[in-house]
Amino acid sequence: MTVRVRFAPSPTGYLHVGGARTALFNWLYAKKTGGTFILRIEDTDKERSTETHTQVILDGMKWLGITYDEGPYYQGQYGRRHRADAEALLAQDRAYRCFCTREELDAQRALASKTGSAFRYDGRCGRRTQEDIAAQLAAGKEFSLRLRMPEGEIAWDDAVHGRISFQGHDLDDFIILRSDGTPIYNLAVVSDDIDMRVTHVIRGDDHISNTPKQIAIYRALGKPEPVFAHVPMILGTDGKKLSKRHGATAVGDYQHQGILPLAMRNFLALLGWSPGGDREIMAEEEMISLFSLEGIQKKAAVFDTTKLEWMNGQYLSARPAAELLGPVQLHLAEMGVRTSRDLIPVIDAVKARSRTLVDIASQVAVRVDRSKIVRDAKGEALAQKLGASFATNLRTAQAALEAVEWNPAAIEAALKAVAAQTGTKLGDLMQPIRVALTGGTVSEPVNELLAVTGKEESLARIAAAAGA
RNA sequence: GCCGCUAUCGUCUAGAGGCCUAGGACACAGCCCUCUCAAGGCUGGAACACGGGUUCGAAUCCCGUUAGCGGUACCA
Repeated sequence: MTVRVRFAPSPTGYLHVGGARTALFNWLYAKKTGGTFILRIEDTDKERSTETHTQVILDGMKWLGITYDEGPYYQGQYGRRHRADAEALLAQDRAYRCFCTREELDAQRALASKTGSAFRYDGRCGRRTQEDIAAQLAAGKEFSLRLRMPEGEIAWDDAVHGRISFQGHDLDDFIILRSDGTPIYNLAVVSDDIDMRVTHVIRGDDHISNTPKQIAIYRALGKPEPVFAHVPMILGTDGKKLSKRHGATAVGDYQHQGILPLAMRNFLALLGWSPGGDREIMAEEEMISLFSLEGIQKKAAVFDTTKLEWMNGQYLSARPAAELLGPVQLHLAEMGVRTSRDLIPVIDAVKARSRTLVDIASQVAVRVDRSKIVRDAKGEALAQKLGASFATNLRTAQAALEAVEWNPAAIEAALKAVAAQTGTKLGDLMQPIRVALTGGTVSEPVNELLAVTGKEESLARIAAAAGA
């Protein structure tokens, strides 16, 4: 049997990191098993679903490199099949017409909460006689369809949790088809998963309590159930479900913050899954070959942005500058930096000490655009501390640099020589140059900084700082 | 309330009865390297929620308690 999995987001919001990870696990499993990964947009909630959100989800998946083999299917287009399935259930008396109005239901619910007991629909409409039903119909009363929930145990062997068991009598006869003929989520999902021949349902933990209901539908329909794998939730740093107030939760936010898709994907894979042992930074092929449902954690995981940024820094250092050029240019454009210079060497000089593309862009900006130099607190403090020697040392350096061949090795030799000759501490010579060129006290080695900035520009910046 | 799920350093996790005086990573502290900052190397502090069993032996199995989370809609 070939594996068929699906990711089924509803386009009622952005692509959340939790959703992205669910998609990733499905994708990984499909790749691992040579199966098919289906994308299905669950847009049955017409009120809240938008095309914009659909597009954002598609873009997010594309950015992360999570490709699908089938779809996107739009659930809203299968209303006829959903209804047919519900009516088949009605015909076999596995479902029945419920004539209760919302008001009646609300009243029952209110009563239940007053007495402190759990509300479960009491199944009163399931006990109506044929005559009664005919009379209701003749009176033109609206009805929804409810599934007859069987008594007894409903259990399954969850691929991540092991055996999970519910009792039929704890569940009620839930609605599968609204009075307007549209399906309720649990019916639509089962109907679609059967139709699309889905073999493994890999989804969030929050669906565990839907699963027995869905299994009841599979059984009523006489269809075999797929394998279920419920992956744990992703939490914020306070241990609560990840939400807006924790800051960035949409994958688009991280793209904007300068996170690399490969780093994001690697990080997400490790949230709730472990290949065992000490593997952390993994190439795609490795991730796929190591992936297994059994390796998925049962416990919810906290989303730790700091570690994401560390990992991003690792990826930034490892990727060739040419690959970073495009995204860096995007960020530069946002910062209003335009330059005709070849940025590859600049990016190379700077990427090792960056954690995000935004970091790289701002460092590049200072190196190519003099107007971006703003002396920061530490740069200012250094100038204060050195007093007159700040300018003196700069002039010394400038003089030594005038005649030097402009490459890192020659520059370094010249600077070290002049420091030795004049008895200046190397740091007292180098740091003012750094401040002159970047405004701050942090950068790549000064010789490389000078090389990458260019002779003419470097000397101009030094002169300006020495004169100031 | 009821139903379900979960429980190893602050965080992500390794661990599938003896290999564990519990390993790695992020973060933190210190040292080394060094023109600064990263990176890298070394070192350090830091966890098996609690209580009962089972067993010669339990982080690992069972039961209970506690806590957290999820669900409890004619939402998905």
